[in-house]
Amino acid sequence: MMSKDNDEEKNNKSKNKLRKGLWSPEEDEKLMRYMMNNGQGCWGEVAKNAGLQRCGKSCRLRWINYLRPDLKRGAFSPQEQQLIIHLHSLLGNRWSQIAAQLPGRTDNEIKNFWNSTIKKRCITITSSSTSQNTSESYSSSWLEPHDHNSMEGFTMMPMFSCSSSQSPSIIIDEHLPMPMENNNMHAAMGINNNNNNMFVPPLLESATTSNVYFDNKVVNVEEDSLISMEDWELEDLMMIKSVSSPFLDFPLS
DNA sequence: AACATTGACAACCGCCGTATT
DNA sequence: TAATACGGCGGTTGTCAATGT
Repeated sequence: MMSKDNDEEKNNKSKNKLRKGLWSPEEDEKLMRYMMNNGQGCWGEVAKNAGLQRCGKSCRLRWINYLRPDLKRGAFSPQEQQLIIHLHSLLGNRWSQIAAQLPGRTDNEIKNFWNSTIKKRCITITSSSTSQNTSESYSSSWLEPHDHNSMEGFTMMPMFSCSSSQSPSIIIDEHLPMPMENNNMHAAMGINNNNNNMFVPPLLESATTSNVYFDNKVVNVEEDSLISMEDWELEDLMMIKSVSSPFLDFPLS
């Protein structure tokens, strides 16, 4: 049997308990008003001072992903989609860095878009590619427009070769190393400066190999020809973009 | 009409790096 | 130097509407 005091205590506890789940319009209003009046500060204080029963982290996420006034709304434009695909091929799952190149877009938004749309599209394309040509296997890491055989204006560009051509699905490890010739990034990214065309960097016949995930299988690639993405500066990558992505007909911010 | 499935989006969780004490 | 708090990030899960059966 619970006493009245105990009931009250329980009530208070639940009142003090931080809310979770979807934000109500009232909460949005509170956070928005507070941020407009006070600007960004310690998120723990924001939550408290705005009168929200939310943790600071939750407030931060809500502001960054939804309430921020400079957010762009609506579907990704074809240009944005191409840029996302391109940047992902360079940066992997570094969504915040990708988002930094797309004004008004959030890392969460891009991540969701990638996981729900592009990834599936890539797998579909890869699947149809492999079923048509069993001598080649494609990675999901590159799409290029202007191909008449492509799906929705995209077609796969091979980045890695693989001995297995049985299964269509590909898993890209975030630490997936890119084929490299020492630090020659242009060569590694398949950039041919003579004609701006992409080409497939060949895997060397080397004894030293490293493991790469492909269709849930481990595939060996040559370590000598690899460099960690961590060694790359974004500026370098964006410099590559200007060479390797002639299809981007808009400037990066 | 009812239920199941799918897709898109929102939000949480856990980990990590950094600053502060 | 260790402990703590905080912000940021990527992975994952939850929610809900649209669509299919």
